[in-house]
Amino acid sequence: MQDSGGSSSGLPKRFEWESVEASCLERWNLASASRASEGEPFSMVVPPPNITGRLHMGHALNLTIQDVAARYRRMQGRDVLWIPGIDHAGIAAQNVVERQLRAEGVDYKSLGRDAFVERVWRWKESIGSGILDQIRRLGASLSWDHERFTMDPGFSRAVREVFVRLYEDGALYRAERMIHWCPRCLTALSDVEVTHQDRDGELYFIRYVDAERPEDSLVVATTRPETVVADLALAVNPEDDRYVAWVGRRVRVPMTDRTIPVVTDTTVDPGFGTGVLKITPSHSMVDFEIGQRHGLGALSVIDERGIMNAQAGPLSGLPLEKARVRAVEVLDSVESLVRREPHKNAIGVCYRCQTEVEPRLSLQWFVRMAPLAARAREAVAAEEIRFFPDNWEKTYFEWIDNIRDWCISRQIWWGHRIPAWTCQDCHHLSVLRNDPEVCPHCGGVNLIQDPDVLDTWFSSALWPFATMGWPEETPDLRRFYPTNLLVTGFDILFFWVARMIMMGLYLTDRVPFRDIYIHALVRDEFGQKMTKSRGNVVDPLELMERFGTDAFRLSLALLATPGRDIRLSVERVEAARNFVSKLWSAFRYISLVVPPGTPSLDDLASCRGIANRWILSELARLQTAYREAMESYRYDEGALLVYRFTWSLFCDWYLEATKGDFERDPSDPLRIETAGTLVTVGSILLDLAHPVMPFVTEELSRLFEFSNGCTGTGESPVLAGRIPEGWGEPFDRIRSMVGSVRQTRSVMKIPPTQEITSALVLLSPDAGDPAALWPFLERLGKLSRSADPSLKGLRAPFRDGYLVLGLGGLVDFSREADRLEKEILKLGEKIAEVSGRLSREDFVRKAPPEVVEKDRGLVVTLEEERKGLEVALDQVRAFLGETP
RNA sequence: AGGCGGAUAGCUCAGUCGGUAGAGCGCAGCUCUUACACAGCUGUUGUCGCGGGUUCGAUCCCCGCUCCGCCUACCA
Repeated sequence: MQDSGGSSSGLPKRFEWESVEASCLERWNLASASRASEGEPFSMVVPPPNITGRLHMGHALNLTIQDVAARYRRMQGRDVLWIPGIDHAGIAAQNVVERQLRAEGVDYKSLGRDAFVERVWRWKESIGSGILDQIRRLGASLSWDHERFTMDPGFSRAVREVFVRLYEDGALYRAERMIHWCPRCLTALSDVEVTHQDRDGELYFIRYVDAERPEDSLVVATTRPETVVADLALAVNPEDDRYVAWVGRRVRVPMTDRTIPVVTDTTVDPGFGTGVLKITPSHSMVDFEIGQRHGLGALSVIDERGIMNAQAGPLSGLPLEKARVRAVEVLDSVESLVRREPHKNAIGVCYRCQTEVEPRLSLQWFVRMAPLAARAREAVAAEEIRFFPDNWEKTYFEWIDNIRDWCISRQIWWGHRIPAWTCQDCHHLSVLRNDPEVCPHCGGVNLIQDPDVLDTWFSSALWPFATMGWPEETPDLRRFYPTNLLVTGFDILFFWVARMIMMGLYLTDRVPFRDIYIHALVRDEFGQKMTKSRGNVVDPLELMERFGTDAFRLSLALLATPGRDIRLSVERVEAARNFVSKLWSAFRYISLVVPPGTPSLDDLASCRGIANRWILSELARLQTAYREAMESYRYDEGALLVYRFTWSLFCDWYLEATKGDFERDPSDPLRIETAGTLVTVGSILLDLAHPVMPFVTEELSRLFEFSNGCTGTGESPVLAGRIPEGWGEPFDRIRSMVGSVRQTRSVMKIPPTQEITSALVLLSPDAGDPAALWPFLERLGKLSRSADPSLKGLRAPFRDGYLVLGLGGLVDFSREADRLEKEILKLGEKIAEVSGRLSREDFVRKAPPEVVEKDRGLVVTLEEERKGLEVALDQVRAFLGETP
């Protein structure tokens, strides 16, 4: 690069991200093993993806945000630990392997427990690090030497320790309770594992006749006629005058030969249906409670698979759906069905398989939540933990304040086995850290371990500290716990976030993390949730391959406005790709004009070039705004700032404005200064862009041998405070002059390439030195300086002067006249608005003086501007007169 | 039923600690000017959801309403 000609080819013409990404990834994997343990620690744990998973948009967004945080902190010199890992995903994984077996014609039950679990492990090994590899490709700079699995030996020990400790503290109990049961997964679920779906159903009105006087009857409205056979009472509200006479009487249950009492309960809503509620304690949460209050006992008619059992009379042997149809037929045939009407209601379904859940009475393990929740509430209330955005606090409190005990036992095989043994001899229940040989109570050898496993989320709740070696007092725990930041989606706020807080406080006496960044859901371009059944799932890997990973990450970062769902469209990724190209080509240009090894500016204060001063002052502003955005987790804003600076200021103005400098002699001081400025700005800019676009920025930094954060070879200087006030002004004036010329040029349809002879007239001494202005006007406005001081032509006005464009009579001036008229009208409206405000006595008296001052100044400026335009318009009209 | 979020240019969305309303995409015109056509220049469009209130001034704050999304909830 000896001269500005093309003797050197510079960078490749296009950013070849395929190969660049590959070599970066290789380097990073090597680098992660040797983390420097200096600097203030900064730690995060990744939300462990399910072992069953494949990288989806949610992961991509989640990891991009975390990686931006990690890289940003790393560049600040922090010692970053970001722990990767995978969740064993109990029910989900069990389902996958069950399906595989079924495809082979094998019922998993017939395999037996040990063989089945073995099979799941084998499957786990066969997937290998599938999803983690995909995470790597995203550029996520995790601490790979810290990878964990929720069922690895250390983690399993931690889980068992927690279980035992909770039990010993009385925070854990086993009891027979109503729980949500999935008849397909054949296991209990916790409250949060049940999601609600609105379904169109029917309300059936059923007649129950008086046991003594068959002519009297009550009508009950129900959505579940199949449970009539399990009715143990009818209930009315004690305040309900319509039914006072019925209380204490007995009615006959249709389809059976049983009679049941009519009772009162205040929870019955007189306004719903007929005001009479049928009570089936075994198959409804509410009814169970009412049943308890009235000592009704239990009658179960549905088995664990959702099939009506022998107690179900005419419905016996039917699955629930068919049982309902049958029940209606039977009721109708015995004239018990009064009528039916359409009815919408929300039914609970299993979050793993969408099967309707059944309330079911069974023996399960529960965590007593109230005490844990109290501390968890306090931690957030006292701002030991902060939500970003903070409105999630409300949702969090809402749940915490209405917490119910957590059912943690699952009737599946894949997961952490519950460490509880029952002695067959003395019936003593032992909960133990180590598998027992004999009963600790009686010494008997007939011990049977509880067959259940723990809710997957029970182990997930330990993630922030168990991954660091808890319950051991490890160096990692001492140095990195509590973690600084948790990044996750709102959909697992209760499943995961709240429980980590509770367990963290309970077990480590400290919050597990300080800040929680809650991000939104990624939807498709129409705002629909991406689901397999809709077929609108966009594969992140596909987008990465098509547009490059940097572009993909940038598009996510730009779209990640807090508190708002993201609509991802290919166009947005395309736009981001265009930006990456732009960035690349800008640096290609630099490589063509700046000799290799050019140092940064060593003394900013001695910088003289108008454009150089301007870009430095703009960069200083960018740095400040960027820092503010990044520190408040506004990564979207940080990315946008970089985007705008790069494209609209650096490329559109600065690079164009300084091209002339490189036509000067290589030893020219301005040329040298501009080269130094390019290096300074370029290097800092790459650092700012690096957290979001790690590949392209590192590649460019390496090619240019910058000592900056991208390559880990230096730190970017902070410009704020080092750039004198007003350094940007002269070039800003040039920008407005050029803008005016370009407008006129465009309206007159003069090709951008056609040079126009012009004269510069400055009306104010602050407007600048013509000799300094002309080189920029020539280049940016494609003007040539006229020697004729009385040059005639169109005026392109600006704040304190105008340019005379010597166009001759060759063009159509009426267009320019139209434009100017429009412009003048617009300005007039604005002036009227502001001066109208100023003429109101109220405003001048009550508004802050600086606001009034600003408006006064504004009117003056606007009027000056208008005057310039008016003169220009006169000029055009004169031309129009001359050239009819 | 309660809670949260949204309603701003044709589309997707920023934004304003209350004081001349922005970007990307699109559209129109002119340009292949050796960094970039994945580009440049210029232009284009807004009762800032509706109704009140506070204020000198509201798109922004407060109250109410309408629509859209989501979450929580034992209305059978």
